[in-house]
Amino acid sequence: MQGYRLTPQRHLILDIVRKAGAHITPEQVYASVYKQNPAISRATIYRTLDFLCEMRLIHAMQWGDRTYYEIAGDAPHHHLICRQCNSVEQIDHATLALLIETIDKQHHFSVDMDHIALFGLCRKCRSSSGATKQPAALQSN
Amino acid sequence: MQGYRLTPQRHLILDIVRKAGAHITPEQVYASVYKQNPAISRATIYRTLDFLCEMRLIHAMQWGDRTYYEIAGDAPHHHLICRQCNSVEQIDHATLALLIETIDKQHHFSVDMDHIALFGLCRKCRSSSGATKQPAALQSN
DNA sequence: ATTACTGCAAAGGATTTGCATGTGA
DNA sequence: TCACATGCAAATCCTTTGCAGTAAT
Repeated sequence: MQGYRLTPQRHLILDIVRKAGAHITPEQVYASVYKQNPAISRATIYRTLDFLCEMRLIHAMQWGDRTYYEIAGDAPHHHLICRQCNSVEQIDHATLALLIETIDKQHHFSVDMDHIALFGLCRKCRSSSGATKQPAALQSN
Repeated sequence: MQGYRLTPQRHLILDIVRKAGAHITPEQVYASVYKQNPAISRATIYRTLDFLCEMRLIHAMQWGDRTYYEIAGDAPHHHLICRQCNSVEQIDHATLALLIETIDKQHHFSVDMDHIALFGLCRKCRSSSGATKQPAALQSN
């Protein structure tokens, strides 16, 4: 083993994940890649996404049964995702830090808080909600 | 439409999920079902699991990219799952309620707290950890 | 020159679906 | 009875892999 290589494919894929405002799926990455270079295969997308995760250049997270990626390196933050309108709100680390501490004290358990997504109802949907009881999920990587 | 039917398959599957101490996957359910009645198909497992979720008799949750089920109706509780030794600890609703309230006040966002799993390191693994940087996840339904 | 990386196509595993048959209410 | 459920097999969907060819360093 000599080291990792910076190929155009990796360059392009990293760029796409970076530019994606929100979280992006492998398939969405592929669609973007395809426009610029149809020769790049899905296998490369998946392998590169894995690779970039290992390199810690991007983060992976599971929502429901899909994997989403986003560029790494931002200040630690988490998400509040509305299960009704799918809006995404950011929430700073400090707020959740309280929870971490509490659990640490009570259970001597240190929660991984790299990146968490909390599902629920946002302000708007809360008032106009028909109370559709649906999944709340939280994932991270 | 006349109403739903209580078939032996549904009976059996519900029973298996109930008796499973921890969370159980469709495949595990199938294995259990198979022992008692090899004629029951996987399709039925999946369809019944979905059905039981809609009936709110069981809960579904995603861990990583797998779906787990558990019997519903217990007092609301959540889980602390060690990513090292896979031990599962229960955590009561009250602890997380604090977080809900905080987020409610700060963001006017009501988090779904039906059932949440927090990943991290348990007491034991914390001390003896080689700090394997790995996924933290939280899921619910 | 190495040997990591890629593309292709095929394999994989989990879950879903169409359709004819079976069965609970 | 007869609409809902089931079994079977094929189909999908997302993701991974083997292998031979390609290219970064």
